[in-house]
Amino acid sequence: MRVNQLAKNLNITGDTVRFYTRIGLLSPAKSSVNGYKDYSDKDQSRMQFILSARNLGFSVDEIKVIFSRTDQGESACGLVRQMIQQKLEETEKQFEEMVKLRRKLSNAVEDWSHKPDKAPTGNMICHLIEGTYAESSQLEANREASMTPSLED
Amino acid sequence: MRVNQLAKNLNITGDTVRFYTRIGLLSPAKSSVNGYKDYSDKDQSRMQFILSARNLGFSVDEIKVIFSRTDQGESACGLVRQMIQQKLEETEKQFEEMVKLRRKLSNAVEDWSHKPDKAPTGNMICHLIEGTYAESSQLEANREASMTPSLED
DNA sequence: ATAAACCTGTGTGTTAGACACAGGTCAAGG
DNA sequence: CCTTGACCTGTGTCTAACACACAGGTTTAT
Repeated sequence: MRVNQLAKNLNITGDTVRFYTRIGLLSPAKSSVNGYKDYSDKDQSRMQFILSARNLGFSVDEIKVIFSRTDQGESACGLVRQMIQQKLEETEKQFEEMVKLRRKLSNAVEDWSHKPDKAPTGNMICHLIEGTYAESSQLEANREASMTPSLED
Repeated sequence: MRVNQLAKNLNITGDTVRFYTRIGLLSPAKSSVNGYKDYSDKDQSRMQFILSARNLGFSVDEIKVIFSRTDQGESACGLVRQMIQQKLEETEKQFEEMVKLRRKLSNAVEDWSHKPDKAPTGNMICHLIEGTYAESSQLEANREASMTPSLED
């Protein structure tokens, strides 16, 4: 079957199939008649596997590692169990980051509701944003204590 | 001051400063003696603003828009208030996605704990992953009802 | 003068595809 | 047989926000 047929079967775009072919995760035969790529049912299974793995947050490189095992007939299940455990931890961290960002944003909205607009000056672009904290920096270290409550975190 | 001095002042890398210079958000003078870029205090303020904005989740393109106003002496505060409101909504959506992913992952870990490892076959790479759901697809639509509880969502 | 240490700008790599595009292929119509 | 148009193909380039590599210039110490 050709690229767009496979794509349609799995409800994805031809570009996606081409991408995974380009990076070597799919290796279709080349039609001798017109040089078009000819995908087998196994290719479709592989593509389906890729989609499932991506859906769980696995990266392409991680999928490559999995294939490097299974393509030699070895089971990848042990490896996959390890990987997903690690992925769960990463996700937990990112989750915390999201929570922080969300709080930062709503704090800013709240805080700004009491402040007026201002025109920019030489070294002040928009006091609303500048009033928020941005990473520990030399500047911060040297800044005198402000009356404005910090939005950090 | 030169690139690395500015970087040190703000506790970032020289590469970061070079990046923002390259895309035109910073426009240092060129030293006539050696051609090195010469950053002013205003450049440092701009860089600090960029850091604060990035810290709130603003993209470089959004920062460009803000600068395009303030560089003409107009206040960007109104614009910024709008933008942050929108950003808060986007963050909310991403947050939901994180929650979903987290649940998917822990469901998988839980589910897999009852399943054995298996060697790959022609169209089965790792049954653990394949047992999870991956986007509504033609395949899914055609799949017979399984005894395995779906991990979707 | 010369060697070492440090600095600079620029080119390239990174994710996971999306988009553009020149050219090939195919069925219908003349 | 030829042509028109629709559809398809592979490949090159773009994305965000930097990080890294590297050849070559500069500064400092000897």
